[in-house]
Amino acid sequence: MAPTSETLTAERILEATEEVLRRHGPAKATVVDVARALGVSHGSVYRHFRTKAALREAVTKRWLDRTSGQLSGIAEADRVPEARLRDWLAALFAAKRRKAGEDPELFATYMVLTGEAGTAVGEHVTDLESQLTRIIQAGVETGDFAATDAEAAARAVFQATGRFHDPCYAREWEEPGTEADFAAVVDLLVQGLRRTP
Amino acid sequence: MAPTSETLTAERILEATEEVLRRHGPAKATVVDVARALGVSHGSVYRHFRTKAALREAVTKRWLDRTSGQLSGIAEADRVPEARLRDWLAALFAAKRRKAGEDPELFATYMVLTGEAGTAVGEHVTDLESQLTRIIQAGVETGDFAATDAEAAARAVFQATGRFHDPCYAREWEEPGTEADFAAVVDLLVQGLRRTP
DNA sequence: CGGATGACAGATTTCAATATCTGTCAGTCG
DNA sequence: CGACTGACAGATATTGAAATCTGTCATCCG
Repeated sequence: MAPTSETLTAERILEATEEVLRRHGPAKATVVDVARALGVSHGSVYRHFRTKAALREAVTKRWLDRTSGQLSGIAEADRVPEARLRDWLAALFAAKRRKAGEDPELFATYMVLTGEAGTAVGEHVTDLESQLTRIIQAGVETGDFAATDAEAAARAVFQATGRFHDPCYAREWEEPGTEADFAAVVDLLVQGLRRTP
Repeated sequence: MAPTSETLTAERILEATEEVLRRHGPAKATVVDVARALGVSHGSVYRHFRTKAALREAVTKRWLDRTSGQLSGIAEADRVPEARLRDWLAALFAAKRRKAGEDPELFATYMVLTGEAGTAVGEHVTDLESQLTRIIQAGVETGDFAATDAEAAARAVFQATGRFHDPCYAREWEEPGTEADFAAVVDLLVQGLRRTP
C-alpha cells in the first residue's frame, strides 16, 4: 500500500479498510492496520469514524448497498409482477451466495455485524423489504396478486425465503438440492400470493 | 448428586449429563463432571458412549424426541388438515421458543450440535418433515390442498417457517411483532397450498 | 467373565504476564 | 486555523506454562 499523498477522505479510508478486511478477516483487522495501509497515524482514521464499529459498519453498508442497487433494477423492471418477483428473489439468492463464496472475509464481517446492534443491516433489510413491497403492490394493482397489505405480504415473503439469503445459512447454500428447495419455496409463496378467482 | 448404587445405565448417564449441562452449559460441562455427579470414574462413562460428542448427541436426541413426540400427537389429530397444519406449526414454534427460554443451556447445546456433523439434528428435521408430509398428504386426499408432491411441499413449508423454529433465530423470538410475522407467513403458505378451484 | 477403575499420553483449556489495540487529546506543523 | 501526530490510559488480545480434560487400556474385583 503506497502512502499516496492525496488528502485523506472517508472514501479512501473505506477502500483501505475493505482491503485490510479482505486480507486479514474481521477478527484480526485493526484500525492500526488500516492506518498503516494508508500511511497515516491511526488518530487520523478516528477523525473520520468515531469508533472501529462505526468504520466496520460503514464498510458493510457500502458493500450491502451494492447488492441493493443491483436488485432495485430488477424491482423496477418492465415485466409482469410475478416474473419480477421470481427474478428478484433469484437475484437476491444468487448475489448473497456469490458474495459468500468469493468474498468470504467481507461476508464474515457482515455476519459479525448482523449479530451486533448496528443499524446498517436493519436498514438493508428494510430497503429490500420495500423493494419487495413495490413488486407486490404492482401485482395487486394488475390484479395478479391478492394481498390486502402489500407491506405485510412483502415481509412474509422475505422472512419465508430467509433460508436463501440469511447469512446464518450460508454454509448450506452449496449443498446439492438447494436449487430445488429454493424453487419449491418460491413456487409455494407465489401460489399463495396469486389472486384466487 | 448422591452416588446412588443402582447399576450404571446409559439412561442414568443421560439424566446426569442433562443435569450437568443445565448447570454448567455446553462450553464447560465435562465428562469428568458427569462421572463425578454419578459417583463413578469417567472411564465407566466411556463404556456406554464412545466419545463426548456421542454423549452430547444422545442427550440432545432425547431432548429433541420429546418435542417430536408432542408434535406427532397434533399431526395425527382428528381435525381438518388445514387446522392441523396451523396447529402443528404453531406448536412447533411455541415448543422451540419455550425451550429456548426456559432451558437455555440445553438449547445452547442443541445449537452447538446443529453446527456439527452429527446425525441427531438431521434425523429430527427428517422426522418433523415427515409429520408435515402426512398432514399435507391428508389435505391432498380430502381435496383441500393441491400439492402434486406432498413431501416436497412439506419440505418447502418447513424451510419457509425456519425463522420460527431454527435455533439461529432464537434471539428474535421474543421481539414484538414476531407473532404477527408468524401468522402472516403461515397464512401465505396455507394459501399457497390450497386447491384453487 | 463382564463391568468398573485409575494411571497415562496427547489434546485442550485456563491463567497470568505481556503485548497490542482502541479511543482521547494536548500539541505540532503547514 | 484545521488536519494530523504520537503519547497515553484503559480495554482487549496474545502467549506460553501449568492444569485439566479426553480417550485408552492394563488391571482389578465380584
